[in-house]
Amino acid sequence: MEDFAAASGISRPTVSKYFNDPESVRPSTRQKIEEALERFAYRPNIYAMNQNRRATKNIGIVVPYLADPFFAEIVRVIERRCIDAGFSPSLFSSHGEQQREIDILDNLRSIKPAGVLLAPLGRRSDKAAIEDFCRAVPTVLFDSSIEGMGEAFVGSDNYSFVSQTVEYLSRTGEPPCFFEMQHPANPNANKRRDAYLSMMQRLQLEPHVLRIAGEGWAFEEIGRQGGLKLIAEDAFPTNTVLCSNDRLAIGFLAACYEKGVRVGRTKGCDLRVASHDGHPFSQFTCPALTTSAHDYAMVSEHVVETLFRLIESGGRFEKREETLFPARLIMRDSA
Amino acid sequence: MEDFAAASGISRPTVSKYFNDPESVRPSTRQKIEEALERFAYRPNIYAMNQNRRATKNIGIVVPYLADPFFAEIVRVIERRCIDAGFSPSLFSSHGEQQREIDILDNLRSIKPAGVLLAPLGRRSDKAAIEDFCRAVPTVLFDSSIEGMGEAFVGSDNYSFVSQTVEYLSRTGEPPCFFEMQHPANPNANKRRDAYLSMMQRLQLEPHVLRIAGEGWAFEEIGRQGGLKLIAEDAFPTNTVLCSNDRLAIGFLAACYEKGVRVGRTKGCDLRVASHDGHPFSQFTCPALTTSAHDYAMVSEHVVETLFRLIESGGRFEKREETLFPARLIMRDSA
DNA sequence: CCTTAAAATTTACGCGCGTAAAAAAATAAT
DNA sequence: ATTATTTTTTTACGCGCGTAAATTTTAAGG
Repeated sequence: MEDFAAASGISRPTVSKYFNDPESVRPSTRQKIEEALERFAYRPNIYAMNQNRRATKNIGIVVPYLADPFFAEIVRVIERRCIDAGFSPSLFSSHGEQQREIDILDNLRSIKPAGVLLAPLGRRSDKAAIEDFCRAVPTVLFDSSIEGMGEAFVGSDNYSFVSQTVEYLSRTGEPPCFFEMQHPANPNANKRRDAYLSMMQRLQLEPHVLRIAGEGWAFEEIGRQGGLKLIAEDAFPTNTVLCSNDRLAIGFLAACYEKGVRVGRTKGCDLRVASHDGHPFSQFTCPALTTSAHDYAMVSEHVVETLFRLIESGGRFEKREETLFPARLIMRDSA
Repeated sequence: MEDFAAASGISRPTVSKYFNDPESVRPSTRQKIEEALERFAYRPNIYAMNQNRRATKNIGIVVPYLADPFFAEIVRVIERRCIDAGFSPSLFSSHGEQQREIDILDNLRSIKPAGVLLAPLGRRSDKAAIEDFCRAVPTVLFDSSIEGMGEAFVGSDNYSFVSQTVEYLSRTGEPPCFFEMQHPANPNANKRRDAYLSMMQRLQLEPHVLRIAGEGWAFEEIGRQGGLKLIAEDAFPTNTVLCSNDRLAIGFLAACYEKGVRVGRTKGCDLRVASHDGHPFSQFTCPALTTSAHDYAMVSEHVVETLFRLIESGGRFEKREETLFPARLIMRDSA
């Protein structure tokens, strides 16, 4: 910057000021800098910039598993909004591992982020580490909430997801049984099962939960294996299966197809299958998946809006905010 | 670090040395530091660390589109290997936009990465900007190559992909027609079409290329729309369709299912469909997709191996390396 | 016990920038 | 032209750490 300032005939502090806000210098000065900029292609070092700043423009985004299209999609939208607002988002995936999540949060501290958007692992998170982090850095949680942590939580209302699918399915055919993993990685899974149970009770229907083995993040394969097993055992109490999430459902549908189980809501079909999430691929399954979808746009919009508001408020809210968005039922051919 | 060093009764430079390599200090010293570490939970600032280092441990990973499960998966593996090797990977997605790619490369310079793994946008990349970057930072390209740029390229051999599928399909049934987007974002698409044409010529078969409209990264939807159109027009010269990539195929299969076109290689089927990439979801389509798959493990292994070797060689190879891995044909039910 | 080599410490400087305070220069208002 | 105001420059320091050189301490070997 020293050299560049000399080359443009302006003092370094003024150049520094220019990079913080080009409008804060006199037009003639600005012009001189921008001319030099074209000749020398100098760029300030963003990490050195942030080293000594009161408020950086860094935003950390942390998700549990980036190879999941659900997170990939929501991150894509969030990242774009941050960039448009003049922030520099940094993206991290915990890869489903506790230690990795801890390391990421540790590293995030050193880039002094203005704020962090964190989708925690959930059950596997080190609660103490996250609590510690949230105290030090303005943080908005999303996707899955951890009781009392972060200044705000933005997510989808699991009850809304399940109530819509259960209501719809039981109104238009046999009541659904609930298909889920035995050890779900994500707390949302538990909320969905509970919602299913309470919803069935309200409708005075008998609940059936089909729990399949499997751990980790290979949900499709777990759903497929579970589906094959259930089909082999003919273990369906009703002809309607409600999957905890779309990735399980994708695997389950594959199993049905393999075994010749016809899925759909038309005559001649053996099974209706529905699910939750509005996964980007759910419209390309065979048949297209009836699902209760996240409002991606609203959630991501509100996540960043909340974070920006948090940053402007100096990093603290008086009271922890919790915003849940209702799901939207997308009726397709599978149920 | 000053305070922490004082608290642990060790000098700051020695503490600094410890963090660079815990084994480089005397065991008794190491123990003292680690005891203090537990009491104070101090972490060095990684960006300040890298500020003044000869060689940082940063690695930049840049992909064109992270919401594509193909990239998400390969990045997942690459990231893990980098971490295991003691590096700090930073992940960036160009979102399919030229300006974003340029900005990312600009920012990457300031973290002084030891090396960068870059999957360029391809056709949309600003060649000059990338060339400039590669001259300044040790870079290994992957996925799609740009003539002469970077110290090395690691990818899959598109000819190998297509020759295997074409050979297999024409040996076991009617010769394939080739299904692709009119304006592919990725240069691999062009290579695949060329490979198809040359392969058909070699086999003395008449080639047919079905080109569908569409631009951008929503390949599934493009494939679906294209499929619906082709089905409506009954525009298939043969009963065998070879898609340029799996995401197109996923959309195409959805269209077939919607329209009651039976896909598979058994009697009673209308169409055989095969494709290329070995997309993580290709085994969950209905029917499961026959595809010529990237050797993900080999490619990602070799990408990082090449980069590590490049870093050890001081950032330059005598001669640009180019490694192409052959594809592996995965025969499933769709063809 | 002394010698030697290894490890640790002290001292000092630099990375690339932000920022505050005071002085100087340029512009605007009278 | 003079004064008031804004902008820029100068000067100086700090961020959190790496690193080199010289010095001192420690452990190992005879």
